[in-house]
Amino acid sequence: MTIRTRFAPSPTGMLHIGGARTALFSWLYARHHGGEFVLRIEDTDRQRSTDEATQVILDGLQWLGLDWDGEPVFQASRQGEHVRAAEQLMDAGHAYRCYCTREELDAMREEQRARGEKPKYDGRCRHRSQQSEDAPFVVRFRSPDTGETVVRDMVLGDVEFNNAELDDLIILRSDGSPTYNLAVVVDDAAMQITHVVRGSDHLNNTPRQIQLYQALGLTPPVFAHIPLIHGPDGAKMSKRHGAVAITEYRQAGYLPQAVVNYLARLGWSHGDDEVFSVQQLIELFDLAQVGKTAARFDQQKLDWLNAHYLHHSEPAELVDEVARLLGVDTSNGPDLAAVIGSLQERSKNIVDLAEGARFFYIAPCAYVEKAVKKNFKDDTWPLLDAFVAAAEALPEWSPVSIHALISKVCESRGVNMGKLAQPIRILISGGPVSPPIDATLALLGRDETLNRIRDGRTNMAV
RNA sequence: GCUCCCAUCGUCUAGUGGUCUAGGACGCCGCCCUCUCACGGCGGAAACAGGGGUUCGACUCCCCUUGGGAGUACCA
Repeated sequence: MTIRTRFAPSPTGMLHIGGARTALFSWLYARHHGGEFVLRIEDTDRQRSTDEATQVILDGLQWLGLDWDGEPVFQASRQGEHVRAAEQLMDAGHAYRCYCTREELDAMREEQRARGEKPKYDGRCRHRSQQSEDAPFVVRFRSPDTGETVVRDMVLGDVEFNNAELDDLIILRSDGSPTYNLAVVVDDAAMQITHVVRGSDHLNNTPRQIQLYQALGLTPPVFAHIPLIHGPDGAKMSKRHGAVAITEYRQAGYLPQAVVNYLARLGWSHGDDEVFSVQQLIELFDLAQVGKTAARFDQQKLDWLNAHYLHHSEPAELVDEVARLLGVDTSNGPDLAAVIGSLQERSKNIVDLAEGARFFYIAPCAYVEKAVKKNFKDDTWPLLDAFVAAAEALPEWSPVSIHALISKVCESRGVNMGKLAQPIRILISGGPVSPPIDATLALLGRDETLNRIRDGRTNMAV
């Protein structure tokens, strides 16, 4: 049997890191087994679903490289199937109309809570006599009162639920639209999903869904409830707790393979290994190796992995993204790939890289005050003048010759390289940080270098 | 409150009864390298939540406590 997994986000909020990991695990499992991975947008809540959220989901998955098979299925378009299933359930006596009003239900729950009971529907409409035809109603699933339902979970093992704990859930709203539990079951069955990989926040729904499968005469898929990702404070990922749309990571300069690698290691491991290519992930990933404990989101480790991938990238691969985030015209300056090559090992993300590259294309108009104070002494300008004079006469402008030149000037004056390198660095970049001075000057070019040093004298005098 | 899940360094984790004086990684501290910032190299501090069992022997199995999390909607 072909393995088929799905990712079924609801477009009511942004796709964040937790949802992305669920998608990743689901995708990896399918790809590992040579199966299929499909996408279903759960938009049955028409009020709260938005096109923007759908777009973020699609963009996010694409950016991460999680490709899906076939076209995405929009759940709302399958309402006919859902209603048919509900009717089938009613015909078989597994579902019934409930005419309770919201006020009635609220009052009931309030009483139960006051008595210290678990709030749940008491089934009062199971045998309620005929109502007038035009009274609004919902359809409820008739849940068994006795026995137990066991969820066989690939991550958690067997989890038993007492059926008495489960109340009669609504499967069709009063407007005739299906609710989540009915729609997932009908659609997962119709789409022939073999393995349902989802967050463990869905574990409590699972016994009800299993009952629905049984009542509809369907075979339940295999379930795998993966632990949730918590924010840095240990609470559930939410908008208030560091949950940002996955697409924001791109804007913040993260590489998709770093995010994928980080996410994979949150809950899954393979011995002591830390760095995995997507290919290796597909080869090695197994739901059986997924742990049961919730993980906290650790930005620093993501940063480390991102830096790792950044340092091991070919500059050419980075050019487009750096140019996009840099947002300045680079056509009249040094080759961007070469600039990236000089910068990548000292950057931890693309934003860093782009900022570090900026001065190669735009001359500084101000200098970091603290750095000036620290590096400009009485003997600094004479030293710079000596450097400029020698630089003008230098036959070849290359890292090696520049290095030799700086070193020679410093030696003749009996000072170490920092005495000259730092002032030059400040004058050409505006601050005390840049790639090695020889490489930087070579990239910038002789004319631009000397112009910036000369301009520096006037700028600083002001 | 009730139901369900979880519990190894600060964080992510290895560990599936003896090989554990518990391993790796991030972060942190120190040293080296050095023209700045980084990279890199070397070294260091740092954990089995507590209590009962089971066993010749528990980080590993069972129970309780404690702690954390999720659910408890005409959301998904």
